[in-house]
Amino acid sequence: MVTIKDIAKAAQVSVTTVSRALNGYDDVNEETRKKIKRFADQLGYSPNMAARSLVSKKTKTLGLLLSNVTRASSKDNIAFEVLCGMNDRAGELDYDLVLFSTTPQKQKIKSYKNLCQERGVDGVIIMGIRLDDPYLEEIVSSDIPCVLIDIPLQGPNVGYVTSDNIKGAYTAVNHLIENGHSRIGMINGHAQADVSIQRLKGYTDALKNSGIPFNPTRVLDGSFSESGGKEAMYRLLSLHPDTTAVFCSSDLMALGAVQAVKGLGRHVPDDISIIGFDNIDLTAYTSPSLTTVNQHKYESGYQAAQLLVDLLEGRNVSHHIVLNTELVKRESVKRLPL
Amino acid sequence: MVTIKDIAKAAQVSVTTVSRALNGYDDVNEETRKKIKRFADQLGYSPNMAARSLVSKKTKTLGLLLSNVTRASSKDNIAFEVLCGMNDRAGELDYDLVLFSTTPQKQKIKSYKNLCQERGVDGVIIMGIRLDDPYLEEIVSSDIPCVLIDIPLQGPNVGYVTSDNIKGAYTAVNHLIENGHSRIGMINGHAQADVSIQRLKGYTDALKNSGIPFNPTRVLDGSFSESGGKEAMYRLLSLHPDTTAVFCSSDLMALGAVQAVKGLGRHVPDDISIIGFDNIDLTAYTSPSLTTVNQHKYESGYQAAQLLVDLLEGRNVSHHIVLNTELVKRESVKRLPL
DNA sequence: CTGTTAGCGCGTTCAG
DNA sequence: CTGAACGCGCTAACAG
Repeated sequence: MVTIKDIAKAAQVSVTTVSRALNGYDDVNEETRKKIKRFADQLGYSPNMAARSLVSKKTKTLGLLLSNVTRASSKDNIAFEVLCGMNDRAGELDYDLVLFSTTPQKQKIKSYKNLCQERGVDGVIIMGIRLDDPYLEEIVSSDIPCVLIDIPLQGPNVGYVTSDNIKGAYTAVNHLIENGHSRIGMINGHAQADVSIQRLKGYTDALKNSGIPFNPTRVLDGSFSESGGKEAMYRLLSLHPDTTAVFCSSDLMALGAVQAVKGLGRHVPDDISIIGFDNIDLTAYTSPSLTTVNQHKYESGYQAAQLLVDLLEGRNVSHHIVLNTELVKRESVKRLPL
Repeated sequence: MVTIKDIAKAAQVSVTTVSRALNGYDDVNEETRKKIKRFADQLGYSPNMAARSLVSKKTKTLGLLLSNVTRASSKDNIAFEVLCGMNDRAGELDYDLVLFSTTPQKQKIKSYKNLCQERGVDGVIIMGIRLDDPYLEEIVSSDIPCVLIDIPLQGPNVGYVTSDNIKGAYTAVNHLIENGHSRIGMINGHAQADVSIQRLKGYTDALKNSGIPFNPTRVLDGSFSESGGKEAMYRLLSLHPDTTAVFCSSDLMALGAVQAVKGLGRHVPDDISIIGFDNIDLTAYTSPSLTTVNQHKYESGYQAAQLLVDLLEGRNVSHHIVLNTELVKRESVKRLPL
């Protein structure tokens, strides 16, 4: 390994001069800088981040804490798209991303703060965490800059990126209403997800706006999974056989719901209209293809990385970013005949 | 930040003792160790990796270099599944993963070796890189331990993980032959992918084994993309209108091929049988659902992480791992009537 | 414009 | 069993 010391020796200057020359300080003769740079190249020098961060207290790395990077989450590759966005922006801003692999077991041993400190990340992006996760309170109270995805927390060092879930859900449900539906069920995720809370509000708002009474028993949780959605749909239809349309809080659950309908020998959208949320790639390929609400997954990762770096570098920006959603009309919704 | 110095002060011992106590050396009194550990916990101590790796030359981090973590690669979320496997295994082995975001532009500036040295990763996993990538030769000549995915290179510090592509392709093509097909086309990826070379061999082997002459003009490249597959299919069918079945080197290309068939007003599998490779999630949901060759994506990531750590820790293991593949029969292949 | 000195937090000799 | 001293590679005062 070649160090600045080696360069100093070769260039016949002190290590300090080398350091300053390479870091673009202006109090160094252009001649010597040239010389030093030449030697650095020649020797194949690359700075040692460990040493640098030991003194500068900065590592130029962002931690990524996602609780659901597991085998299970592959179909819904939302996390991946978000990751791509983050990775791209982080790269552009000259930061690297380190993945924290945390399991619930490990969480018990190691505190969030310890995790970050050990790895010496400058800040953290957190995704896929539940509202009741024990880490959450540590995060806000800690002084480590942090950006949350889909969890609305703010603080001097905390920001978040999310989609406009209320409006998205509202638009979706309203689309059903406009198509003549009024007995509309909802399959939500679970109580410990902010998006579930938001999307439920969009659902009730849309009903209210059209004068349709809100019946809580028409709303079931499907825990964001395909099988959960399927099961919820069975329950929903046995509880409310008059249901003509269902809004699902995720595409995966919507897919499960479609399966349930098929399992009952009925048909989407002829018998039941279904609308999802997320616009995952799958939805365009299923039959019927799924009407859904598009979320800008890549963009949210991109913005999260940007926001975190803004926080890190002390820029005065808004600590919360809300991304638009759009209704994507496909085949799973049908106008109800009068 | 609390350091061993603080603990030393609190526990009334020297930093050396603290260091040894915390690192499990046996030449320290159990009493004092207890005391030191208590103080460490109490003060919320966490070791500083930068300082530690500065002296130990180890970072307990694995670099991950993937050239296609971009917006485009989301449908085929193979990379993501592999990533999950790596992340899981790395976590179990107490290593962290850092993502190198490399763009072709950056590659020109920074050499592979520099990239790794700067980040001070102990080793690297490389995926999605082309055979003609300039980094490749640097990698083998470098002394940084490295595991490649789907590129068969070996060396004292280099290993690889791949699937049994020849057998996979052979099985697929043989399946077509067993279903009465003999005029079988192939849509391959591109010349700079080892899997393309392997899968082509599986294709020709299968033909040869059944006494079917190999016609190179029946093999076209689709560059592993959906649109590329579509285009290749159009060309293939205009070049060889007698084609009754096509083996595709990736599911994405197969999906594109299906679209091309539909675009010609024809039908899969009635008019043309199609078989893919990878078994991506999409394939189960399309209509017709796609017959394909399953690859163990998660497993390959898992094994790659394991192999790299084995390399790192000097274990004497085989430097190449070949994973099985299996034919997954679905709806896109039909027996040819006599 | 440049060099000397000090110290970041930790592991590791070598003496007690 | 424990401590003092050194150095990893680098940046940051402080002097010249």
